[in-house]
Amino acid sequence: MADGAQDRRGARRRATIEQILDIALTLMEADGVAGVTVAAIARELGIQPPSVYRYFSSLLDIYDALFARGQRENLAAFRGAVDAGPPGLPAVVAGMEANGRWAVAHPALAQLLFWRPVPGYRPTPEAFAPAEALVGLLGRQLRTAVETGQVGAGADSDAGMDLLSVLYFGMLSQQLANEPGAPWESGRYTSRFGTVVRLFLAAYPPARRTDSPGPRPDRARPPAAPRRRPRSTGSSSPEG
Amino acid sequence: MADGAQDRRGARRRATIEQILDIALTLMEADGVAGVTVAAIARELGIQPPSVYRYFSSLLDIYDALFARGQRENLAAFRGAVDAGPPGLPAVVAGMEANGRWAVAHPALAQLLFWRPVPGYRPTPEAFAPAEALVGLLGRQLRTAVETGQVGAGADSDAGMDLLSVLYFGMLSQQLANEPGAPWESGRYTSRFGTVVRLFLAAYPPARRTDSPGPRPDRARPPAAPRRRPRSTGSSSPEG
DNA sequence: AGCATCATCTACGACCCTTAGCTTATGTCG
DNA sequence: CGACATAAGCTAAGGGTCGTAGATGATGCT
Repeated sequence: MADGAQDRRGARRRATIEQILDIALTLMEADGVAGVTVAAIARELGIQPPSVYRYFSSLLDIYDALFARGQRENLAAFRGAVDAGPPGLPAVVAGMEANGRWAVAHPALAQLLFWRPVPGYRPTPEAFAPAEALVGLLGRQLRTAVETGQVGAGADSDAGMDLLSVLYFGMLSQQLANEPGAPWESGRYTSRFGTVVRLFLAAYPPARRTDSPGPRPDRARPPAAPRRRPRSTGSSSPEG
Repeated sequence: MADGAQDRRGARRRATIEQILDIALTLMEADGVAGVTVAAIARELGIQPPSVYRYFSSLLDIYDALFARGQRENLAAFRGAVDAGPPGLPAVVAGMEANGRWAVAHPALAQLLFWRPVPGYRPTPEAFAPAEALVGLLGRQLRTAVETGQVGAGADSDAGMDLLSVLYFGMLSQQLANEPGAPWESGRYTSRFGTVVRLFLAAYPPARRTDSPGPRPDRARPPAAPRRRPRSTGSSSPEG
């Protein structure tokens, strides 16, 4: 079996698969997460719809491949940020921020990962695996943060991680639902990432001050804004 | 024009419309938010699909009617709880809890209200109106809470309400995504509603202690859980 | 009784997903 | 070089969907 030929074949095939996923992603960004169709992919690719089935066994399979790709990218962003700096609390914060930046930069894919927008689709365990690896990583860093006194005891418990996820996904969900497309820095919700971190520290205050870097665990008190003019506090706004 | 007859006609028509919405809601709970089809409604109703269009001009119109109904119910629950007790912070807390209880009891409708799961659907301003009324109500109660010293200054600002929405919708989103169907009391996330409230108070601590009822604004410190066994901290789990 | 309106139907067009089966291109091996 | 296996494309077709058009029967008013 000449590997060169096999490789050429396989490479061509893999390229087409990636191309299909790229097109599907574009459609998702344009027409909504559940707006991908086999027919539209085929049109964009210049082939007939049944030919798509040479590469994926169903439309849900395409969604699963996108899900897997998103989880991998997400994990890579998280891991990269965690490994880049000091372990413990700074790693947790850096990882979450990297994650959030990736999510707002890929809003459609993020919705596929975090919500359940596609009727009938359920991620396969393989596609879901990176998410569990990420949780494991986060847990280890949180544990380190607790052990070094950067965060109070219990922050690495199930309850602590649940609270962190509530804070983090709350911020992200509100951002994606009410201001999709806004960048991380200027997002109405993501721009208050620091407050979210401080709130977590307020729930699990470190017993003693440590001189390691990272956000100052002082009282979270955002500056009082100019008052009034309430806007949508939930629900997807009609003009979104 | 005899009103009695008109009424009988109109009543019959309204009954059919409600019936259609009830069926659509059932389908949504069963097949997912985006799983409603005109054909399925017609089947359930014992008529042919085109007949449905005598009552709604499109499938998205049906979604909009469901959205409006959900917003109305949501607002009614909130208002009822707010009006039942003392104003200010207790009203805010009671309103949010009533809201959350309604949401977990109607998970599919809640997803329609809070996320964007239906491709192509955007709520009309009329359907969205109750949400704005709710925000207005919430803002007034928060203002009262600030003025009476139950919460620190700035809690009724845009920033404060954004923070409150992050906490609240974060809790709700995680609950709906990871444990749909669980009741409010025993939900993995909703059961920590008290922590969420305490966190908000930690972000805007009252200058002085007041003797009005409501949750104690002491340090949020959930009991350290038995360690390990991390589970999905985000993303919709494959077995949901 | 006559008539307007409403509710329902059938037929149809334009999409969609997916399967079956055929044809053509590509790369391998005698 | 020629025969062959596999990959990748095609057409045809079945069973869905939403939504429109136009005809038919039922309801209730005058």
